[in-house]
Amino acid sequence: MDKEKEELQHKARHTASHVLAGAIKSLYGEDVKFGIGPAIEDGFYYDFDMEKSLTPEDFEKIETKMHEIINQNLDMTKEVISKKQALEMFKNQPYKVELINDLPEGEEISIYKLGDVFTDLCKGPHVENTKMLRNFAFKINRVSGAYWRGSEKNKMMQRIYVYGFLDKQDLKEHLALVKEAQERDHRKLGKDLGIFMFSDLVGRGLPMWLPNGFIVRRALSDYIMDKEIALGYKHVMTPSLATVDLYKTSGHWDHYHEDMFPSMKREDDDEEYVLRPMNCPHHMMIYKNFMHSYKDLPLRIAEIANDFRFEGSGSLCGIERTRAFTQNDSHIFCRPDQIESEVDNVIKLILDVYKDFGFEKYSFRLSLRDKNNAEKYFGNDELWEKSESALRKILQDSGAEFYEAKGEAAFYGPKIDVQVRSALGHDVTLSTVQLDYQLPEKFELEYIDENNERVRPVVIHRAILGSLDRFVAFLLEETKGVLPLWLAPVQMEILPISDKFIDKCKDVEMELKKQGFRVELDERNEKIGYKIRSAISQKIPYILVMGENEINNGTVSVRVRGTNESKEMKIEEFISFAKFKLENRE
RNA sequence: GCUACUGUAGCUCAGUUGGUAGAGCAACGCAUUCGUAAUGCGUGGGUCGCCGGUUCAAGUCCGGCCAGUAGCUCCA
Repeated sequence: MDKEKEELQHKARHTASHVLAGAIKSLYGEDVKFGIGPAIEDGFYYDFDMEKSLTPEDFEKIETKMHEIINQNLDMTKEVISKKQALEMFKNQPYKVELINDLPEGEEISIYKLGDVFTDLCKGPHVENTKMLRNFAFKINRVSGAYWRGSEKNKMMQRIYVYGFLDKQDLKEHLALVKEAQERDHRKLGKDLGIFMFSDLVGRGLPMWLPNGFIVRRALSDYIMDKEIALGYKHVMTPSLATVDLYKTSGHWDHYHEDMFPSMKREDDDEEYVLRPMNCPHHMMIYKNFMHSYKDLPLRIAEIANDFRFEGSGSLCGIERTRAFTQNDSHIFCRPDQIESEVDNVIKLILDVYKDFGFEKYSFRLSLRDKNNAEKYFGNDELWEKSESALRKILQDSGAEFYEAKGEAAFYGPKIDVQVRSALGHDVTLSTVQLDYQLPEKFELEYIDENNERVRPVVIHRAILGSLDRFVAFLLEETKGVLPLWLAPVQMEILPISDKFIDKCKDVEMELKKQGFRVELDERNEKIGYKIRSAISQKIPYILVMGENEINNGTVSVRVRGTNESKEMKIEEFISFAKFKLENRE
């Protein structure tokens, strides 16, 4: 879309949000309190504070009213007024009054009048007349709660989200896109493919991995551990539990307490324990267990580790966001002069891994602290400045495109996060690299430098697959459940034409198993078309049909996933074909 | 955690104004022995999320809890 059209669309959406507010005002009366109503990526929203709870049944009525307003060809007229006038004009609108009072002194206060239907405090811009919205295509998407000014301390208002596009075709395409995204929701695919399940009795947010899911997880952890070993990482294994004192030492107890499961203590014991929310403190202790020379650094400690976080009940989402998850974690202990090359190596590893999986849509985010919220972080300004600019420089030098986000840093240091978008449109972190001068201080980590002096190392926290759980969620959505051969829970399934051939099929099954393939035999007494259909719905890479011909010829008829023709191959030929595909991670 | 909505068989869902549950698919059994996206017939399976209330009678109405969904807040 060209820039001009984009600007026009933005204006149209913004104006349409005023039309929505006007519709709500005329339908639900004068006592509605209005919040804000900006244009967003796929349309616009408006926040209302009103008695009645809006439900989808009200949408049609609201849309009809909006069309009525648009069809009146109303002018959008801008007026500049004084603060005093503004306060008088919006005296019955507490949210507007708050906004007016927060405007910096001297700033121009403008209002927009939508005919005499609705007048709003707004800095624009808008289309000049609702005539220009005649072809504007919109559809109310949903209504949900949203805190006034995004703070949970404030009242929750009702937010109406509307899809809005300049023409009908764009809206239609967008709706199709939304529908398609719902189809590849990992929760649906995970259920259909037998990857994971939840149980109320086990507890919310606690995923249980089914046999198919376990295969995927194991393949992924083998994959990443092999890469790490080749890059000089050392794997360790530490308990999912530790004393509260460990987290008091690390500072997590002060800064992260709210997100942890409550601690536990026995009557007959002095120690208080917690489930760990992260692995850093354990790895710090491993580092501390030995004396280190500058020559031994960097030391890269890695672990496939289970962590537990008490995520808000409303933020849980399948295996994208859970309360028990497995991190592909590592802590790199290095000298200050090694930071750049170590972080750079991590970024290279991330790019390498994403390439292996064919991920293309992701973005690097430089996550910085929010200086206005200093109590959320610890450590001094100087160190923060130093580490933030160090990460920025590394990103710039790497040539990767990135954006900066204030307030996204960890409490102990800035991060480089790799953000992806889930099928549902959630912006989530897949990989992360974090620079940390604080934990070495807290744990008094040391190494001996070339002058025989004790010096603090720097710690780089990093996760490549992030959490295996979230990674699988993203992988399922990206692949639509069509997992590559090396990850497919069932790589091939043998379908006998009739059960006369089952014994022969079992021999072939044994042979393929012996070769290390994950193969299954469909022994059900069904017609071949039925079994094919069933194997396709399970997204099995190779369907091997065996009947009289194949048995006589020592062959299998191979039907490759995604195609609808089959090819007869000698069994040995198929084995080397499949092995080749496996080696190439196809 | 907050606001709203939802909760019926393994899955997808139907169940009129309250009268004590139904379909398709799946599973299982029998028949069929079949050549690349659904063979036929039959069987089993549900304290309608849980607890309480109203009523002669509750899947249906009311209340509370639990869980799910969407968004907000928070975040790997």
